[in-house]
Amino acid sequence: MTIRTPDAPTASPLLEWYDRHHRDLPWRVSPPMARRGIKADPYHVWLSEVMLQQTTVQAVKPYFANFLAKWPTVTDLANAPSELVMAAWAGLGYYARARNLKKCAEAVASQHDGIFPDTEEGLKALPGIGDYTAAAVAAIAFNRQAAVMDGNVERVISRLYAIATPLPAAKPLMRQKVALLTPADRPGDFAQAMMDLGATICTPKRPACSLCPFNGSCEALSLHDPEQFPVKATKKEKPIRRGAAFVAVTSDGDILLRRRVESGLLGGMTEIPTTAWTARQDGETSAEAAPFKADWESAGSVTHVFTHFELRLSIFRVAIANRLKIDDGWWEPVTNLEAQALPTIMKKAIAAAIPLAFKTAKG
DNA sequence: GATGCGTGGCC
DNA sequence: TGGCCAAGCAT
Repeated sequence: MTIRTPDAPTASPLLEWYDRHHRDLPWRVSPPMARRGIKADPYHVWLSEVMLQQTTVQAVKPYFANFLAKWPTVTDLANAPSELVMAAWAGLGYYARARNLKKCAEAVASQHDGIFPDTEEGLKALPGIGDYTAAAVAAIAFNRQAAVMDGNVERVISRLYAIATPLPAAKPLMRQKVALLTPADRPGDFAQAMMDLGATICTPKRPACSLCPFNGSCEALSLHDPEQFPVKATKKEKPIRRGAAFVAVTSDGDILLRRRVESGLLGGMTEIPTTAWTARQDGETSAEAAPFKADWESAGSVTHVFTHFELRLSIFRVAIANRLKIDDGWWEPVTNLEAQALPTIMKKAIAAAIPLAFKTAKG
């Protein structure tokens, strides 16, 4: 068996790989486009980066197109009603992103004349923009030599340097390595190349090292086990919470909806009335907690896995003749549910009680 | 530094 | 099939 000593990595082989193998993405100015003089639009870069936080490219594509069609500029987004923005974001998850997206657009429109700041520091001062997004927008939209580090880059760097310290403790060291590797020329392409490499070659399982532009300079490969990097801290067990949700429908085809409080889980989104979601399994999950007295019947249950707990929701249903006066909520035509800011768990719950409520109901 | 915060696809 | 993972941020 040959033991190779890796050479120190440099940006050049990666940029050459990117020129040949970059992905074409709706929000991306690829090297051929750049050669034709096309410049990245900071609004497009920012919007895509926020949508891509912890979210796959495939999931983002239709949302990105829909947002640009509805709101072509950051000022349009700033002037849009929040309810429409939340409804357009529904299904994409992590709804604090949508709330901060709106706040950020308003700040850019009112405090920066509709022009995004062109420095990491200026960008990071805006709502919903942290270390990663500030560096990504600065590098991709403004050609700043910023060290961009996301999950892909963490994986690539941890393997290049065989970093044995577990994440997240290893982040400062990794950031140093990225900063030293980031070129003054084409920093935006370098960042996008690192992410493309992580997404297509330096994958979590079964990386395609034979195709990698760094395969002469990767310490993890020289150790014959790239998959063991990055090392991660062990994660906690996911608890189970239970609750009940209530679908009330009138003979006119109206359903009772509510708006959730602005902060916390599914903050600001629309829901059907539910109990609190707790670890308990007793009366809290029964029809006793319904929004009004009626002959509630069971409509089965749905399970939904959130980031930090699993929810088992018992569904109850009732048909009533006329709308009741409800303090906290409103009656919405079932035919208009697609236009509501309903998170996926709520669509599942409604679909359990009204199977034809959504054309593409899941669960 | 640890925790809360969605969803869908993959093997 | 269920655990893992995806271009993280705020507190």
